[in-house]
Amino acid sequence: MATLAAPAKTGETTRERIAREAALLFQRKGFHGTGMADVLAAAGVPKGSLYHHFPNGKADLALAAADWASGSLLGIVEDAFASATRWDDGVATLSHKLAKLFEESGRWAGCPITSTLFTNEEDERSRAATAAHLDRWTEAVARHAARMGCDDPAARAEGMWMAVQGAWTLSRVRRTGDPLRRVPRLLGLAPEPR
Amino acid sequence: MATLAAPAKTGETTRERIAREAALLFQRKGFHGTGMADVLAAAGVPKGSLYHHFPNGKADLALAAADWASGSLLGIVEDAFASATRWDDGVATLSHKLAKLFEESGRWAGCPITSTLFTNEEDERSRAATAAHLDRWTEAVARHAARMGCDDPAARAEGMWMAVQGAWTLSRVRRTGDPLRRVPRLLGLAPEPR
DNA sequence: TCCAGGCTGGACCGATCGGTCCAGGGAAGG
DNA sequence: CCTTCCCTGGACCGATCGGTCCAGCCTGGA
Repeated sequence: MATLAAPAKTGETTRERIAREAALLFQRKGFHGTGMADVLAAAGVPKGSLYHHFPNGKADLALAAADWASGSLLGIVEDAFASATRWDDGVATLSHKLAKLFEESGRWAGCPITSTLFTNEEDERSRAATAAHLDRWTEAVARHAARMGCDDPAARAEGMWMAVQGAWTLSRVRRTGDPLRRVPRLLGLAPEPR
Repeated sequence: MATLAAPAKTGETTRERIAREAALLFQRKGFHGTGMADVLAAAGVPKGSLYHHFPNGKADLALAAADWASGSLLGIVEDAFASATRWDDGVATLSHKLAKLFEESGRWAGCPITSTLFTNEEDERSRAATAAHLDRWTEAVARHAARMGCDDPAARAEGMWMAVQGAWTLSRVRRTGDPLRRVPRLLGLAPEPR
């Protein structure tokens, strides 16, 4: 292969690069707000290449982008909770981490998968994918909650994500990461990691 | 005037009807996902008419639609809190009301103004409008919180909206109003209105 | 009665949308 | 060295996008 624009930079395939760039664009501008031309330009790839890797076009691309973004977020979650020994610490660490990322990325990017898949109106396929990703995150957090001896870890995890989703929305509206940092307080937890 | 398609039904002006229909469409399909043709069809109005009332086209329309939706939601909020004598009751009543509305409207419609204005990427005008609407709702709720003797009513109101926004998102993902009904529990309040 | 102007109806426009198609480049395998 | 095939590059397409323009209707005021 070997094209221009850093394809084999880290062994990253063209397909991965397209998915990643698409994910970042969808997150910023939404699904309908992002044109294929935007993705092409960001990934530095011609049309034929994109449609080779994603034969069903934009719909495929949305799912792949959501996959990428979901995995990325899952990594952040695991990072935050891995070193935590108490539930409060895990939630606080994650909240602050998300707030920081939000601010570093221009204080506009929302939840990666709701941004990507939700503007895609009543398409059941992408809605189901969204639910699956959210379940994965919830399970991951619930596992940590259980490890730390929380009662009803599933409910804890679900509640945390509800708060995070709300905070993400408010953070975008206010253009500040503060609502995300207020997640622990909303849940009645210690606001800072110990 | 007098056109077809229920213009003077309730003394409603053409402009109002367009704004309302646009609001409902934006809420369901997002800003970029809704075409002017959709709005035209829903409102039963020709192009010339729409552009007479909204000279700046879609951008104007988004702001007007958000106004309409914001006022509508504010009415729901006032309704829910008007008869409440305790904070818990107000929040529970509102949560259940929103859950019911969500389910009745096809379990898809999210927050009316974030749906409308957020897909509109980094446009500062609409972001500011979103913030203003949210402030209005927060103030209204804070007023009730103060009336009921809550400490720090502003923080209470802000927290409630954070939870509601998160619940709205989760309700859409799961296609059930349950997350909205779980808002009081998330906030550590009585889950049912007394 | 007639005039003026707000509003409607719809033809029309260029730009951009997502998507198709195929010629050819280039590495891998024989 | 030659064949094979995956992938690239980009020309091209019809549909749809948001938006413009203007003729004419209808109403309220003089």
